[in-house]
Amino acid sequence: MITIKHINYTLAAAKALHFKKAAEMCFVSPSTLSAAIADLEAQLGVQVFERDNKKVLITPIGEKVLEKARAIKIQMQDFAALGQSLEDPMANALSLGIIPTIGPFLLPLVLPVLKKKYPRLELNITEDQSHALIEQLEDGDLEMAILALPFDIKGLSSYKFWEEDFYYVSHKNNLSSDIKEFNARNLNKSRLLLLDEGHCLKEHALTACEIGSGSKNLVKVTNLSTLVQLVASDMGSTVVPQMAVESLVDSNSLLSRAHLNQESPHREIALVTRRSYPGAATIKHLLDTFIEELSKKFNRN
Amino acid sequence: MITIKHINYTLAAAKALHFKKAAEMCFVSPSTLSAAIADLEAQLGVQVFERDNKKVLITPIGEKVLEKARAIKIQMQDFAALGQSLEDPMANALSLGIIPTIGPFLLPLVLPVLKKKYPRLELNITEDQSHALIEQLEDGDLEMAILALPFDIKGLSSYKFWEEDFYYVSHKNNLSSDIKEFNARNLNKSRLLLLDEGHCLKEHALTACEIGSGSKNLVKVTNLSTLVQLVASDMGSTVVPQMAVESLVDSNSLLSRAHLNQESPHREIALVTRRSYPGAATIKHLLDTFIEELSKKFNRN
DNA sequence: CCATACGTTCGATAAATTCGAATATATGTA
DNA sequence: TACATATATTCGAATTTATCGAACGTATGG
Repeated sequence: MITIKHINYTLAAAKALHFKKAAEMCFVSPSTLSAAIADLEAQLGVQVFERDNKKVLITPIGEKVLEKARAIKIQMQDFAALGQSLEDPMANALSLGIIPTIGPFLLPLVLPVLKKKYPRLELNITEDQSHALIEQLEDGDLEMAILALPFDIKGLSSYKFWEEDFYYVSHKNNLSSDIKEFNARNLNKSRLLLLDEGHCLKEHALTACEIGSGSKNLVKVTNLSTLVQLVASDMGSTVVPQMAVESLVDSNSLLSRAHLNQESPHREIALVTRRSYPGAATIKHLLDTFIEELSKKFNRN
Repeated sequence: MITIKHINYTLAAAKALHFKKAAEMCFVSPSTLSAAIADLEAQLGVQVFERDNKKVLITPIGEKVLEKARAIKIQMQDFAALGQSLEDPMANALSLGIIPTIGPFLLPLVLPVLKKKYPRLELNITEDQSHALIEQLEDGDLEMAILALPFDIKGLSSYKFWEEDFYYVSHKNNLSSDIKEFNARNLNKSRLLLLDEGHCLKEHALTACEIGSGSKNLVKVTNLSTLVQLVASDMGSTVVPQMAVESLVDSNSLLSRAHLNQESPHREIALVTRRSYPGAATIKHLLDTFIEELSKKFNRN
């Protein structure tokens, strides 16, 4: 088998036209270099150097061999340097999944910042439900996903970076804007509108409202924005996470909302990866950015 | 120092996505392959594979590393072949791929001649579908392939050496032997039997018969000979290239055939190689032999 | 004809590679 | 939960390979 060593020794000899000096350049003995070149010539079946005890010449065929050998040496050097050029953890393609009840609120906040901070980061975003994203993570189709916990994330790693409360949202006729705090016990559970099956927000909302899981939905909606429109039409009330309040509720004068005053926050947002995912530095950069932008927006520290 | 061994083992692992199988492909133990890959990753400073005991995935950075590694492997293989091509181009091992709709008809014609003209040529023949052969060419597992065009041959070089028309073949009860010419418009498209998916002849036949691509097959057959047997059983009719007519159709008294009189030939046969393949002289010798034998057989000049 | 310089050969030594057994860990199953 | 299975990895021993220095052969120049 021809190795890089063969190529390096041969190129050194071609440069020096002197085996002894070439051997010194390669930090090996003349016999080692001589043997390697003889071996290469045997494997190629052609004579690269025409040599006797006094002179070293390159044969016409040898010129062609050396030409290709030089190309390979360059390629190998580039290859060895490739790692360093790829070293920057934020200068690569990165596939990121996100659930629909986070995406429309978190992405507008962080994408412009990420783009500015890491211009060579090539984000590839997939929006889907938690279970689908987890499956894609396990299959290697995604590298990361942003999910809301609690959720069964199998053997995956999670990095929680935010937590938030829920807000009760209703038509202004049903909920005075003076009411800032709202207790789950007071809501009309029969008219609670929730997302369709499969959206983890449905389960989280049910928990927040102290309702058992598995209750039937009044409507079949997959989009939080659509759900809020239904509330604005006074078809019922709903529960939205804090990050959605501003864009979905406060911008609509028909709606009122009140903080659901449970004792603990009711949704944790986490970056999820495979346990074996190697990009620890990438994870840290992303988490830092997420936390910074969310804190700015929601005035927390 | 990064060696060819590192590159070969890594590429095998990337192909198998399974270290144990990759190790078998390389004829080494899993521990050897694992250590070599770990060493390469250490030297590059990047992780090429994301792996645990159950799955092996290629990281985004790894894709870039592998891309370059593939290029180097090809260059090294071409380098190893360089010397031989510079001496006697027809006195060496040569791996040649060929598709199943050409092999059984072209090889009996040319192999005896090649063996006589170039006794030191050691042909290594692989029969597979076009896309598989192209992949093997790109991987350096093959040096040449004989394919039927048109076909997407990526960045490979092609040397067209023959072109031929198609013949419509049916049971003699359905097609008078007086009919020498046949127009695609007259054939019963619903009873047209074609090869299974993946065989380029299926697509070429559909084009010759002026039928859109993607139509469903009536049968699932991968062998042209089998297909013709079905036609002899009057299960339908089919289309065969000229070089297959004699051995498959004319030898069977149950069958009739007529020339499909389209304005242009419908299958071009070409020798395909990597662009960097150094054996120009070898290519010329082979092409000359192919053309000479085909011309003799089919009385053309 | 001798002295010098150089590439090559060869056997002993040093270095590396490779393997197999053991280990650790994730996955699937009873 | 415990167990069986599959797989990558670790580690020490055995083997293979590479390397060196000394001896050799040979051409050149004085």
